[in-house]
Amino acid sequence: MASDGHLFLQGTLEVLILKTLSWGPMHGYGIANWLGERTDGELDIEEGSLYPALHRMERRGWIEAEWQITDKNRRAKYYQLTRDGRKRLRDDAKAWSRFASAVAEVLDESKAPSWAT
Amino acid sequence: MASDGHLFLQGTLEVLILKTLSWGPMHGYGIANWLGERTDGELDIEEGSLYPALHRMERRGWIEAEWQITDKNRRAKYYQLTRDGRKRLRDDAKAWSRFASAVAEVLDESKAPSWAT
DNA sequence: AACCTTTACATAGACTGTCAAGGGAAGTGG
DNA sequence: CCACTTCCCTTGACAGTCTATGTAAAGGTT
Repeated sequence: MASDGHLFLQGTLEVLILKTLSWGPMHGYGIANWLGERTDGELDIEEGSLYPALHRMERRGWIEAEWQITDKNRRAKYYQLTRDGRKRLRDDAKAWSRFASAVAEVLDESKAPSWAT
Repeated sequence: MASDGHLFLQGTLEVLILKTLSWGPMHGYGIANWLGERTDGELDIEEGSLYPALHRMERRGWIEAEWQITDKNRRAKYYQLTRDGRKRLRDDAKAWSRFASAVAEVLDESKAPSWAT
């Protein structure tokens, strides 16, 4: 899980989804699993966060959906990036990168009062 | 500013404040400025986010306040970390670090489909 | 049948950030 | 002395995203 009571995910979930979909169409359940595995369980996306996120991203035209049958023979809504979605992914990934650098700049352990270590 | 409509800050603001205060007591205005300068303007904390954050952190016992006079001869509420605040800082900094690594693992550019670059 | 897995959705609620507005006190330039 | 700017704090309305929790249904397995 993403740890205790932290809302770090806030604002980041969408980029993560976009990136996941950049590898090809996938359904919600698959996206969550992929993210979880990829990050060794550190990123545990709740269904209640995931599906609403997918819905609003579709509404905004970043992804499109299509019902299909999975290899496990179940109905699933496959999402894929649109042109806008790809652009969005590029922009957001850069924005995240800048933001993360800034935070790292502040939190950098090497620049800590001794007691804080 | 932290860029367009991103809520990346969500959940991160408190660690940033804690870390800033780890250098010594400081007032709100000073905290915001310090963060802004330290990150070349990338982190622009709104007063409407900052002060409420300080208030709730005080309510939770992570920081304590004391009115004093600044070197510019103005009244200001100086905040400093409590024992709980220091612990919180350590824990949250670690949590952030893990989270950021996980996100980086996913967004890593070197692992991108060619069109996404 | 009973049960687990896969897949999707919805509602309620809490939390936290933005926006916008306001106020007061100390300098500074005229 | 007045106007203006800088410093510093506060709060309320509002919006957005996440969590918690529960529902649903179909396929596979035993």
